[in-house]
Amino acid sequence: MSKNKQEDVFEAAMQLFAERGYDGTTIPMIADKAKVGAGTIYRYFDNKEALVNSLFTKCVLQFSEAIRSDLPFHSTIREQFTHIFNRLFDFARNNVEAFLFINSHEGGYYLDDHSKETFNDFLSFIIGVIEKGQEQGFIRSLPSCALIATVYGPVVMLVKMMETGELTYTEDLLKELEESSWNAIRII
Amino acid sequence: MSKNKQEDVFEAAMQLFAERGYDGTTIPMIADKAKVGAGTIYRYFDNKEALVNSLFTKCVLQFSEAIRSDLPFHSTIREQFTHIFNRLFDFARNNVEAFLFINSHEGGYYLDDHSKETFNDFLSFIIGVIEKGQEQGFIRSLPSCALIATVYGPVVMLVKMMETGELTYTEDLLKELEESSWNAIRII
Amino acid sequence: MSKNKQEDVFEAAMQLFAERGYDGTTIPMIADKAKVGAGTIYRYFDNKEALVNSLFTKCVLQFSEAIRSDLPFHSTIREQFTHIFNRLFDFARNNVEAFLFINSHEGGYYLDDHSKETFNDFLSFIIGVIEKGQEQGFIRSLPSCALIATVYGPVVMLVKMMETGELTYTEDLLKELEESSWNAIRII
Amino acid sequence: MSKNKQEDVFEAAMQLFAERGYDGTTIPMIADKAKVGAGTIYRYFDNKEALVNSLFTKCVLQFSEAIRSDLPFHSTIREQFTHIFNRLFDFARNNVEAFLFINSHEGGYYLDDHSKETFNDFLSFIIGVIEKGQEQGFIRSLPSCALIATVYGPVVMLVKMMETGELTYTEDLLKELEESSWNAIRII
DNA sequence: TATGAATGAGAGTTCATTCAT
DNA sequence: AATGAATGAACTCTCATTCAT
Repeated sequence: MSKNKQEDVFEAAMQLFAERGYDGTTIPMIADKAKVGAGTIYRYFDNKEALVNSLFTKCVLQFSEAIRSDLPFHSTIREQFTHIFNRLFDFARNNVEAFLFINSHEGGYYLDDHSKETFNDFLSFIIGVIEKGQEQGFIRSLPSCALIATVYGPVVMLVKMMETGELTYTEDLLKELEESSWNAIRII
Repeated sequence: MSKNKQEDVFEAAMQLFAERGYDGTTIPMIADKAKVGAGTIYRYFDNKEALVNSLFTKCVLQFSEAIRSDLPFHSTIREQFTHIFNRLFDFARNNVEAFLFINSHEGGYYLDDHSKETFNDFLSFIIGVIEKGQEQGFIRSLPSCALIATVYGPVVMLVKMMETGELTYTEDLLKELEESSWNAIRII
Repeated sequence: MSKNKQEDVFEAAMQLFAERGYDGTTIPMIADKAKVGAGTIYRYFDNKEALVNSLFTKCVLQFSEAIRSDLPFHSTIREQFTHIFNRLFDFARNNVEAFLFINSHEGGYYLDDHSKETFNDFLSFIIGVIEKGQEQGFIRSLPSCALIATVYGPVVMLVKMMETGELTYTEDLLKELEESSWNAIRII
Repeated sequence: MSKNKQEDVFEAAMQLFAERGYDGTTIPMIADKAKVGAGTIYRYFDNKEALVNSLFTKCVLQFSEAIRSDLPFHSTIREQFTHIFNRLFDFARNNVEAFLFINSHEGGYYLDDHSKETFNDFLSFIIGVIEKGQEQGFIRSLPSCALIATVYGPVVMLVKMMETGELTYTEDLLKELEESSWNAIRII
């Protein structure tokens, strides 16, 4: 019984959207899970689409914040990569549903411009780091979105696998994966 | 006016499912796109769920066939990797919708046992190749599903990017990506 | 594999209508049972409604014929009653489906004027016999339709019971029932 | 604008089912007649089948209650018969739709076990009375279901006739019919 | 003549949304 | 502010009917 019903709705919606997708999730499902009346959801959100968008933006912002904070701007690219990679996993593991929700809903036809922009803002930051690395001659001269795909693509799949139990997280595994990812994008 | 209406339905359903997801796609949408009556779909499929499953299985089988055929069993692991990686991209580029459909629907709550099994059969083949590479000492000793994620995760994202126009395919790009992927999993 | 498809359709329709009612029976059900194509039914009948009406009329005519033939006009009323009562049961037992079909569809909103008329013609005959009996002072002076209900109502229920196995037919039972029915309408 | 929408739905459904049968009655028809939205029906009943069953059980229980209450257990069988016969007609005339609904839907393929049981419970009571009469030597030694058919069969038809206007109810008519029915089952 | 694939209107049902309480 | 009963548009699916073969 949380004090904040909006937060309960966000939490319930996020879990259901992550598991069943936007269209596979109904307002009654969300209301039940959040333990609020279906009508209550409409006090906080204009409609279902406003809810996903609001939730998406919120999640992306949290995600972005988690990745960007404390980035050691003056360290080497390699150290920055390690930082970001670890943050990525930290966030994904501590916020599995948010992470999966973001990735399964990014590109959805129901996302509005603000949602897309928020997501792109986040990407821009990552791209900035990558391009600095390329300028310094450490990172392969691939299009930056290709580099993002190279690093981020595996993370999405790996987190899903950890969620289903196919893969078990250990610190050693993380270290291996980080090295593997770095090898993928660095100039050898 | 194609001769095979079932094929028309498959094609329309695949495109719509890939774009809007299972629950976001309605039977009338599929019927319209396939230029058949809504009732006609039910001559070929028991219900919407049977349709996704049938389509999913068909796509996975085509995909599997495309990846597995002509694998040079007696070549080096490196050559086998190149072969599979190229086949992956060939298939994904020539069958964008099928590829995206498979990846966005794998794991869906509406998939039946047969669909899951068909998908797992395909994964088993890939895992076999990977493990052979590990035994020979060429590939990192990560869990095989982690290695799949490392190689396959980027491909999914890259193909999406090519589809949206964020990224343009060239043969050079493919070569770079293949090298990058290989670096990610090989022992350096 | 009968020679006459129309007859097959009639037979199948009668059984299904008797069991599931007009609206609970579909054309495909009838076609399947009659072992003909669904389209074939439309060679013989304009539409489903024409089929019930045609079937209803046919059944009522057969029924009527069975009851009316060989009526001993010059015997006593009592003997005429016995004759009719036995014929009623003979028909109902030899044509269970037809008998139940008639009784469950009489009054149906889909029956046209011709069907209703055919049924009323039959009733008129029975009423004629009854009124002669009343004139002769053997039968209670109730409205004739009430007398029909008194005799016919039980027969409908009894035949249903025999069909479900709740009641077993014997000649003795028939004799008892006949006497019972006669007692109900005669002047005591 | 009745207060109880469930009751409105029951009433509308009963009338329509009685007139057009289960399969001939659509949910929109019921909703229109009950002056509720089609969706509202599903707040009260899981589906159409649950609605008929619920309605059937309710009607049978009311019917049963009406017939059984105040039965003069210690009167003669003859008096008990009069009581029941009058109650039967009272109920049928005051609840024409309920009475016709029960009789036209008893035996329907859509009735569930609970509905059947409720109906059989009612029959058991009637059978009990009959058998007591037989033991006392007043009632013919016919199978009890045959006796029920003998008395009940006419009532069903008579009520239908009164509904269509073919027959007009009077107290005298009722007395005549009661005597007629008693003659049918008593030992003469 | 006979068929059954094809159709779309309309069935049963769900669900986003509203609104009286 | 919070609810959930009520709604009807839109969904999935069925079926009477047509028509090319």
